[in-house]
Amino acid sequence: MGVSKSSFFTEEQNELASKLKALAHPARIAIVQYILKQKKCICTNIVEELPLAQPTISQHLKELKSSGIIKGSIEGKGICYCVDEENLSKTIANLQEILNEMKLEKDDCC
Amino acid sequence: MGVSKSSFFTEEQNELASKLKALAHPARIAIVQYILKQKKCICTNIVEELPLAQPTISQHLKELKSSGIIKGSIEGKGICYCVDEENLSKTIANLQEILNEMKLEKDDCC
DNA sequence: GATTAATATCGTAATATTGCGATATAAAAA
DNA sequence: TTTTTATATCGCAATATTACGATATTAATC
Repeated sequence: MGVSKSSFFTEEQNELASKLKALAHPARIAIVQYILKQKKCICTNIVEELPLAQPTISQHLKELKSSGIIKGSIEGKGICYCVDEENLSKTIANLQEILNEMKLEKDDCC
Repeated sequence: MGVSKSSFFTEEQNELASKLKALAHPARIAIVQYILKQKKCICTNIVEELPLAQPTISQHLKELKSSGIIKGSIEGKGICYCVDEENLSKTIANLQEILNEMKLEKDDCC
């Protein structure tokens, strides 16, 4: 159906899946890297950095923003985007927790 | 087009995006959690654990396997799945690196 | 107020994902 | 060797994603 049965999973599982989904595209990873690379987060020129048309990048930015990975505020003529580092850190930590939580008394067989 | 222009991005960006994509679904997160929860990695009964039909779970397992997040070997009648913890750890580390790499002399404006 | 520049939205085409019933396969058990 | 059990694959329908041209919006600049 292309629609995931999110209601059957926990809030945490859905939340983490959604954040990872926002990051799960090379263009969006490149965008996050580019924004972080700028010392200040004045982030015009993303369009010139990537081999994608302006509407496509705008769409990727929207996805990153709506998932909370980045935030943007109006800055004169353009928009200033920053990575929400706290949010991204938390996502990474959540993923790491899954791995850590279960690591005790493992008996590898594969 | 629904097809990402992967050839324009770096190997690292494509690789990370692909791993994150494999994890970016609540059912697949639940599967990884369930496999890790078992002390031994004898992993039948996944079908009974999740509210999804057997072919659907088989498909999710295939995706996790082909991206290297889990590995499976034949174990009698069934199949024994394990999380490839090294691989998963590396994915998390790669994501963390992106965040760390750029953290020096930041000037937050958002 | 018209122009320019930066970004967003709309509409649409191509492709991918999700889910499952039906069916196939493969190994153990009877 | 038939049956049972566990898992995979096929085929399909519904929906989502990716990409972009055309166009709209918004704010600075002239």
